[in-house]
Amino acid sequence: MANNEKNEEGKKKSLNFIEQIIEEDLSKNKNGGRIHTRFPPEPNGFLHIGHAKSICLNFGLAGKYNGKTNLRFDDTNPLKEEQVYIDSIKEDIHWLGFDWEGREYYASDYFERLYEFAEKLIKQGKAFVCEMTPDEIKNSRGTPTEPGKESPYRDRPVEENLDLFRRMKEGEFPEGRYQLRAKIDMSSPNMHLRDPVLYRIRHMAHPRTGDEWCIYPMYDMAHGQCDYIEGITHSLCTMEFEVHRPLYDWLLDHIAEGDYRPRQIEFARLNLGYTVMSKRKLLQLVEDGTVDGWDDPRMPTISGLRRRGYTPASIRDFSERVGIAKRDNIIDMALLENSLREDLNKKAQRVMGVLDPVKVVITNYPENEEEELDAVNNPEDESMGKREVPFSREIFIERNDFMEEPPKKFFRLAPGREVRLRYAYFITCEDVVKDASGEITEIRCTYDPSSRGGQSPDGRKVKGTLHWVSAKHAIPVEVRQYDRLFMTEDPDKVDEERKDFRANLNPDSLHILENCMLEPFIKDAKPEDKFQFERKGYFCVDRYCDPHKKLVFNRTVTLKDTWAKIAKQQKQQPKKQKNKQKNK
RNA sequence: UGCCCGAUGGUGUAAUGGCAACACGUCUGACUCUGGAUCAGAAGAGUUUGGGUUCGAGUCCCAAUCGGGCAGCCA
Repeated sequence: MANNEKNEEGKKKSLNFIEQIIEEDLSKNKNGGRIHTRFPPEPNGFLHIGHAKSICLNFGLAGKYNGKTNLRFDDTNPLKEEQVYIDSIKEDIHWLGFDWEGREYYASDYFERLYEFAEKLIKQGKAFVCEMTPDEIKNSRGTPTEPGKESPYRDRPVEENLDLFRRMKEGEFPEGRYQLRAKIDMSSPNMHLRDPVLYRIRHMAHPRTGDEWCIYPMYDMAHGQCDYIEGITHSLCTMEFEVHRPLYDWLLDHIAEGDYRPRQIEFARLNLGYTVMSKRKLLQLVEDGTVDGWDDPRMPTISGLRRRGYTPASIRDFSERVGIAKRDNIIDMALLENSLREDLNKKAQRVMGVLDPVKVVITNYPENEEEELDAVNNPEDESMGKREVPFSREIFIERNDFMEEPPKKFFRLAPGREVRLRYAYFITCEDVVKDASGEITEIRCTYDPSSRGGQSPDGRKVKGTLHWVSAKHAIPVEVRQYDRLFMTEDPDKVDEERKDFRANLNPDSLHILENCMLEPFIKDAKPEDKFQFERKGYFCVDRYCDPHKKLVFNRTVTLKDTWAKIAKQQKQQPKKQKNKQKNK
């Protein structure tokens, strides 16, 4: 045992670049050896899988290095921020399995301190009150290749700046009349150093501070300073903030006292194939009704994944597997699904459910008889026990589990062929009944009574095993089958033909099946309960479904389907043969 | 003809100057009362390109190319 543990430790996983920085800082006893991270969402939308990566990173690092993680809402722009988002963000983080241990902070908690910091900058001659219009500022900023021009108000005396800034705070001026700007370098090649705006006037009630303030700090003025106030040591953000880092450091160098400094480190945001990740675009889909809200099961939001049936453990595992680096990436959905299946396979209760039912009559089974058969709840976990499944003369099987003219390698039911009904009997197809349009309405079979439980005493084998539901006992439910939201791997990639990312939407991302039949075991299912429908996939009871009415299931993910792959290949085969013949 | 960041199998991540590794995906095969799971195996990159330093470079240096970011009183 001890050896094994040693070996496990010996296989130490390599560190990602942030862990390397942290361990280096630790070895130098920087900031007294403290590790303190933060997760800083702006409450202007729901969290998505990309945020999940960041949450797992920040909380994970703190866990690993015996540190702490704060939750901090970056609520400096009352124009876009709302309480509903704050509530959803907190719920999502908890659901994911992380806890900020009461350290729930808001940038708005620090408005007073931030104001003092701003005055400090003014007194040092490092900030000035500017009265250019937005257009004037824009025009004087220059371009990435040309330097900007200095504001005519740049050399306003300190006392005047202080007076004006105080009066801005007192609400003496209309929006846009004045703004506080840092005095850095209008010819800097870094646009963010060209006298960036630090404070703007906004006569607008804030969700938390109400009418107390009418000036609000900009992101750069707030973020690093909040990190500093909270004692954050490693401030992790995505790559687009890299160019802000010189400003982050500049502000702190003029504001902070002592040796302690938070350090900003950037990493690449996560991108998933066949979906979009920007909050703006997700909001658009919500607002134009493309999806059924932020938590639509097709959305890459945490609440969407939750409603779809994803587990917190699977998302955490995924976040671990995608790794941390600085390069752009588009991660294959298959990786997410792999984490999911791995988790669900171990945990999910198995159940039999027929999604597209066709009736099978077992002609030699007594008319009014029925019986209970033993079924395993989860072959991966014996402790989950067994259940009884009712069997009778008429059952449903999956329509596509039968073919009148079966192609090669089709192991399921066909005329004259014998298959196993899972946990029940061997049956042999004797006849097929069709309606006027040629659709199969009934399959007539005989069963072998000696094969009860699923094995024949003579030891003969069958190639296929089908799931089934006793017609008389079946519980009808609705099943919503989801597919990828977009048809292209990178929906953001648009051209003249597809000007908007929504042109890449998948028109068949939702397919509703109204008439699915489940075994009676399902009758006590509650919202968010998860099941494996054997041979079909993982399904969960919709979060908002009323279990006293018809149950609604969301298909979380299919099982890996080898037959689907074979069938696809066979579909392509005939073409090849035709071509060959042509060539001859 | 600005500044910053990046470039390693199909995808993602490692290799920290010394045999390019792991995961997902793909393909075989075994096993199987889920065409699932599991197990065994295989294919697949010589690290964007060109120079340089070095006994030795994916790793260090220079240049080019390509991709991304930066010109909100958004974050």
